[in-house]
Order: sequence, then structure tokens, then C-alpha cells
Amino acid sequence: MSTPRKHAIRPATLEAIVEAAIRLLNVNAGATMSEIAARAGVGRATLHRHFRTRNDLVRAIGLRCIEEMNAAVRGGQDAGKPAVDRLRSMFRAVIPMGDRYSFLSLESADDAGVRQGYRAQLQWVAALVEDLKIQGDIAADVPTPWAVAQIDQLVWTGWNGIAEGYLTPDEASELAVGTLLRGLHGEARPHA
Amino acid sequence: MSTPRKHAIRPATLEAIVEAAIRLLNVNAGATMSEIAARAGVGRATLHRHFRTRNDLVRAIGLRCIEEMNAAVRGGQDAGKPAVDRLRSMFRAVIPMGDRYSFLSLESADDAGVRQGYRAQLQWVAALVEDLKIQGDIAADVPTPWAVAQIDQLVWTGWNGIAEGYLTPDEASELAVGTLLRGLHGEARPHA
DNA sequence: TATATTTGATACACTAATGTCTCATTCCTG
DNA sequence: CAGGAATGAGACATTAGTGTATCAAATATA
Repeated sequence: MSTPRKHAIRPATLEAIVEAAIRLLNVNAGATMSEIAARAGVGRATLHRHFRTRNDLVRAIGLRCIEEMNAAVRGGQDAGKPAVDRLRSMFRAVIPMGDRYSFLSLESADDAGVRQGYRAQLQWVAALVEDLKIQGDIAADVPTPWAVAQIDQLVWTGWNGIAEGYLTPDEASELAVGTLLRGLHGEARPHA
Repeated sequence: MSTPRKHAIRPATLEAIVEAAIRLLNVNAGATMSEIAARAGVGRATLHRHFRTRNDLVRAIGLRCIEEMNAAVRGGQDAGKPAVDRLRSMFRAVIPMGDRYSFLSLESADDAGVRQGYRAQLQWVAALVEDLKIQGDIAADVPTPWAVAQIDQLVWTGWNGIAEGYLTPDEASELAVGTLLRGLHGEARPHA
């Protein structure tokens, strides 16, 4: 649908377009086809050749990011490990890529496919939260949507800390886990 | 600057425009002058009469929201009370109005005045965080920007919980305080 | 009620962005 | 190295939004 019939695409061209689009759309959700083309070092006509409309492009990028995020999250997961470890490795995988995903919750949310993919992600997190509750890492009376939202936000906060230079990726992940489960008060360490 | 000379404005008209703009811009940062006018029940020409350009309007709305937020935050504050109480009353004041402020961190951030006002807010929160550290409510080794970001996010998460119907304003504030200081693990309650 | 002034509606010029098309050039592939 | 295909550059029509101007109607104020 988004890929016209006649023209094939050169891998390098596609890669350049996708990367440029991800970078730009995350910074400026209203980025222009001209801007994206320029950033990709590609003619504007080439964009339209492979993504007929701007919406097609945004949708394709959104789906790609979801997929990427999916792979990152599920990649380092060992179902046998305790829920806390799974939480930690999820943070480790996703936080450093925060600048590629932040736009998922913004503009592209008006596309059905992307929205569905994003919801699937949130449900995956919700399942993790349930496991954390079973293990006693999260109190049973905490609303699951609250915990999910909190985790979602911590990813962004973590990436932001890295981007601003006051955290390393490892520190960010540790801080995220600690903040989620134990808060910012220092002394209570149920898992120490 | 943003208020042309010749025409005065009727209070009701101004109020309608401001409210419509706040509502729309928070939902869709790219809302159109026509959309805002329609929502305000006002002619598009009237918008341009009092806010020469769209940027003027967005800036005015941004500044107004900052001011509103300022008033809400500082209103219920008693400098004599402990830092935790000040944190709580801040949440109580700001969370229910989350849907009016969310756009401050988005589009209007490209205006110098709004950006400055927003930074001032964050610095106010930073000062509160320092107090919380002194009182031992937040561990001294937690980076202040991390705590500030966390508080900022909790406002949004709290409002979201209210909007989605699984929290009352009071529950949201309590949950925010608890999550910030003690995390989601149930048993460790340093302040209980 | 009479007057002044804001407002609404409409028309207009202008701009920026989208999407289509063509053609010369460049790049792969055989 | 030749043929075929993708690309870059540019022209073009179209659309949507902005900002200006005008004038009749509604509204406030005296």
C-alpha cells in the first residue's frame, strides 16, 4: 500500500530515509518532507516515490520503531529469571534508545496500526507488572495502569538523564528500577 | 506587542478565546486559527484582531498557563510546613489541572519567554527537592534533576489516572507522593 | 434612544507544503 | 562496458493556513 509498484528501492536509500525520518520526527513531529529528504541526503521526489504520502512515511516509521522496540525489549528477556531482573534488563535495553521512541506517544498515535502496536507494548509491560506484584516487588493495591505509566515515564526520564549527561546508561537503569520499586527515599531497601 | 492599538477587547470574548486555545492546544499542538475561533464561538478575524499572529496567541496562552500554574503551586504553600507537606499540596494543586499545562513542555517551548517561565517552575521544584533531601525524605545521592523530572512526570501520570477514571484527585496526589518517596513496593514505609 | 465601537462574515493576496510528472544523470548488474 | 533502473533536480497544480482589509450588524455606553 505504501510501496508503489514500479520502483524498487536501494537499501542505502531506504536506510538513509528511515534514519533521517526517525531522528527528525522525534525532535519535531511536524517535520517536512523537504526537511526529511534534505537530512537523508536524498531528493524529495525519492521520498514520494517510496512513500506516496507523508502519512505513509510516518506510519512506516512508527511501525518500524515499534518493531525495533519490541525486538529490544524481548531480546534480552529470559522468562526463567525473576521479574525484577526482567524489569532491569528491559530498562537497560530501552532507555538508551529513548530518543528513537519518544514520538510513538505523540504524532503517529493517530494511526491505527501504530496505536495498536503501542498498546501491545503497554500490555506486555502490564503483564510484567502483574508478575512483579506476584513476587511482592510491587504492592498488590497499586493500580496496574499507574505502574505501567510510571515505567513508561521512567524510560523517558532515564534517557533524558543520559542525554543531559548526568547519568550513564547503567546508572539510569539502576535508578529507574530503584525509583520504581523503592522510591527516592534512601533507607528502605526491601531487596538489599 | 501582541495587542494591537485600535481595538479594545470584550472580556467575554477574550475569555472564550483563551479557554478555547488552551483546550485545543493541549490536545493538538498544531491547532488552527480557524479551529480555535470555531471552538471559541468567535470569528477568525477577531482572533487576528487581538493576537496579530498565531505565534502571538500561542505565546500569550503559554504565559498565561505558566502564571496560572505559578499561582496554583504557590497558593497553597505554607513555608512553615515540612517539605513533604509542601510536596503533597503542590501535587494536590497541580495534578487536577494537568490537562491545561501539558502543552507547556511541547510546542510553546520554542518561545523564549515561555521557556524561561517553565524553567523557573522547574527551579522552584528543584528547591523543594533540596528541602526534601535536607529532611531526609529523599536520599542525598539522588541527582536533583532526576527527582525534578520524576515529580514533573508524576503530575502528568496523576492527571492521566484521573482522566482515565481509575483515580480520584486525592488518590492521585497520595499515590504520587508515595511513589516518589517510597516507590511501588508496599512494605517499606519510612514515614508511617 | 443615539452614538461609538467591537464583532462577524467575507473576500483577498500570500506562503508553505504536498503530491505528480518529466528528464537528464548516476548507479547497479549482467 | 553496455543496458536498465533508480535517483536528483526541477516545474507544476493544488491545497490549507495565515494575515489583511472592508462593511454591515450586534452590542455596549452615554
